Amino acid sequence: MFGHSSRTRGRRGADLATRTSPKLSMLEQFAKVAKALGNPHRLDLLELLAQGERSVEALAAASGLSFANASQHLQVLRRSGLAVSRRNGLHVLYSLSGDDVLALMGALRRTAERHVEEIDRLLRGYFHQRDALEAVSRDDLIGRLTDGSVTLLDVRPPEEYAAGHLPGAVNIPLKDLKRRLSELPEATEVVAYCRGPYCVLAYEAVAALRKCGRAARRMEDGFPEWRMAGLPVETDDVIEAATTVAKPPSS
Amino acid sequence: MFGHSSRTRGRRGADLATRTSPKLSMLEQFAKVAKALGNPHRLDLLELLAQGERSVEALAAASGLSFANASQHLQVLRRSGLAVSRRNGLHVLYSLSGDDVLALMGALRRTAERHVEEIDRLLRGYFHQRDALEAVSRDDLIGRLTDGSVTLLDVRPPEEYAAGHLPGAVNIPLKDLKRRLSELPEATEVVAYCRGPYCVLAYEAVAALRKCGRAARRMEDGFPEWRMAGLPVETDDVIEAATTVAKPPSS
DNA sequence: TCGATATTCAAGAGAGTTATTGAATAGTAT
DNA sequence: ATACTATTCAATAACTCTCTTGAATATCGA
Repeated sequence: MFGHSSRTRGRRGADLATRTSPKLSMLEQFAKVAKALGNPHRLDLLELLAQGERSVEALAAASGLSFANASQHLQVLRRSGLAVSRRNGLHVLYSLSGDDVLALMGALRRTAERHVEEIDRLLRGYFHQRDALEAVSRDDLIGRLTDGSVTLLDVRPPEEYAAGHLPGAVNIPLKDLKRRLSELPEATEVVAYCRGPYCVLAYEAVAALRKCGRAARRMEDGFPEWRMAGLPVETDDVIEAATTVAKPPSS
Repeated sequence: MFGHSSRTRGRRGADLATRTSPKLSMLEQFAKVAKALGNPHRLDLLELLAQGERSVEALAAASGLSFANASQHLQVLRRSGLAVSRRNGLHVLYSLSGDDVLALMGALRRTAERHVEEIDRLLRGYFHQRDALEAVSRDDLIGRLTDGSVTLLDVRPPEEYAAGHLPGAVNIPLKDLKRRLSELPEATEVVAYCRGPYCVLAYEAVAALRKCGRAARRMEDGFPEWRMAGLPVETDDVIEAATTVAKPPSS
């Protein structure tokens, strides 16, 4: 078929595909999206974008990438259709292009979890007390919230909390946790959540709380998964990066 | 593998690298899986693998790749956990590592469909009569099958048909369709299916049938989606290492 | 207009990916 | 064993990706 005719040196990639088969052209488009996902920094940026719309500057700082580098990665995400951007004054604000991107990231995570054995090693190595840090599922949490037997703790940075958080959650960023421990009632168990299933913030918050003698567990998912499940979300007026966040009044 | 992270942290502060290090390691694993998806030939191979277990030789022939090249791509898929292989005599048989891989491919396709505008262009360009080739959904098809008002046509190659097909489907590969047209009853509508939503075989079969004055439509999905939905599947028992040379059944 | 700021662009070094070729390995049959 | 086959490995050349640097562009406020 097509491969044998192209055996004559050179001419690969888009040319080959467009010349030979409509299907390969389609697959090339799919591959472009997959390629955009195929870099850890871009996956990190996508998780940050899943918390809400943010400027290049904020994303570069949060991901630890240089400014130009973050910009280039974000452009890859935009060109692949995974993210979109809009200009707001001096800032360019990036966000995910839709909830299907979250679904795709979830599918990627599940497959990687199930098939890449090194992930198990990493989980045991880095998230060392993982067995002790048993997660609370979304459904469990909903039940526990209605009967008031838990305090819900959001350990993300304030700007991410402001862009959207679980109803009734208290926001104490990880680094302030020890100092502000008194803000959490001692009687009830604390359930902490952060950006997503493999965000370390919640793990470390739970570890820190237990060290202080508190009962604490981590929620299985992060904020984006909660929002995507159609569950209620609370929003504060945006602090940084003045954007027009159209939202229906709640609470 | 982890070479770059320790070298470049001079200016942005070491805490970022340290804080996100376990997470970046996780993301690196996820990225490895995404990278494996990020090549059109490998996506093509994955779709072939979704039809059933097959030898490197058969996969190379079906995808049009050279032998060594197909082998290398398949090894990438195996290393990323998307595919598994087992030895059977002279042949090494590859297959998908699980149904979650199909789910991942589906999520990738949906995101690409929704966000990559070039795909629309391709659909209009190559699958030119697309509006006329309106698809039958799985549920519709199930209804139509039970009341006997359709003939179900599998246009994939015989070895893929043998590895699994929809109950009651007639197998006529695309290239034999004109010659074997008489095997299809004239009275009932024909519904054709093939490897998946963007496999061209069914599109072309429907176009060919209509040219001959038959009523024909294409099923929305292919065989793998049908099987993954838990719907009944028929298998011809004889295949194991199906290659171009038909071996007589020995067991 | 100007200067200040946020982002993008351009160019280049270094690492990684791809397809090809030919050689090496692992199984099977004689 | 020996010949044979299917697959993998190794080496190579062309190409792509990533990150850095410094310059260019766009927007805002004075």
